[in-house]
Amino acid sequence: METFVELLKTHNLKVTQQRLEILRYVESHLTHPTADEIFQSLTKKYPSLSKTTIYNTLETLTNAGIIQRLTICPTEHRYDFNHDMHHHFICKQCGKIFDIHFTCPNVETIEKDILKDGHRIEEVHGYFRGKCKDCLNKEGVKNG
Amino acid sequence: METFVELLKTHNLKVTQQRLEILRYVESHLTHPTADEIFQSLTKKYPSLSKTTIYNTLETLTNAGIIQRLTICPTEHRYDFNHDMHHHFICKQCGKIFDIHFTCPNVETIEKDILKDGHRIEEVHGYFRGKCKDCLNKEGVKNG
DNA sequence: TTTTAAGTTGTAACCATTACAATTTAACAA
DNA sequence: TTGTTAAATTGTAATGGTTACAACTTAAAA
Ligand SMILES: [Mn+2]
Ligand SMILES: [Mn+2]
Ligand SMILES: [Zn+2]
Ligand SMILES: [Zn+2]
Repeated sequence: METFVELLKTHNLKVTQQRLEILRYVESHLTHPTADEIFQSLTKKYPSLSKTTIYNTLETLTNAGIIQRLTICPTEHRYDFNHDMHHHFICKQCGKIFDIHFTCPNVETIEKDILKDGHRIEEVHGYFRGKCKDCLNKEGVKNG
Repeated sequence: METFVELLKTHNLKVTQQRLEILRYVESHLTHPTADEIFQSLTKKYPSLSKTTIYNTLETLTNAGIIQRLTICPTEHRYDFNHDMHHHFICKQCGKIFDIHFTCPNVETIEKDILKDGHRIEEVHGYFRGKCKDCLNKEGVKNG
């Protein structure tokens, strides 16, 4: 049985074509896509697919912990099939998001600090903003 | 001369009553307020103040590096007079944001990693999501 | 005091997201 | 296989934070 079918069943979610397609898309596109990007791509193959379904499904998958919602862009949500703790780099110019393959060894220390305050941590997010390699290179060409 | 007057002049920004009021508000409210919260408060004393001015001013102050924009809430921007690098804890239930007084000693290590990739870092953001002390207590009362 | 570039204001538009009601369907049981 | 039903999907309308824009006002330099 397809992995995603099992994955949905494991989480007591009904298996639908729409959910499978969205899962496949998010898993195979490591660009942290937006709901609209997913929609624009899938609507070609599945013209009846509704954007509301994209939103509903992303919400459902996020709540199930299957995917991760990134709230780090100013105007839109982005989604990540990789829900392990990892950091991101966002380019202020082109908006692209890169994974930072670095596991912060201080998370535990910070978490202890926060727990001392009495709060309960459920998610850890870290990101950096700046100008990406590609944009810096393009600029370099422009400016000599 | 008032500190904020000097601050604006230092950044070659015209000194206006609106900017001073917004600066005073953000400096004295450590709650990471939204544009609307600032507007709702100031409009009482200054009924002619426009919400557009709030947005314009927050943008200007952010670009000048005087305040910090937090892009960590799903539906709105929040602003922080403290633009030093520090982490935040956001309660999923009540939405309150707490400062985490912890300077991550690994930022430099990560930055070196990112620089190796060719990107240029300009901002560092870290935050945690979960349930805050107050909400946990309220829940505790409810559930016995 | 005069000048003007910059800031402020109110209104309209934008756009990602959500609400809602009608329709369809996955999953279960007979 | 068929019938049942709760859940999912769909299209449309509404929401709400934010931005665009043009007229008006003003801080600050000459
Ligand atoms: Mn990622
Ligand atoms: Mn803060
Ligand atoms: Zn870039
Ligand atoms: Zn709370």
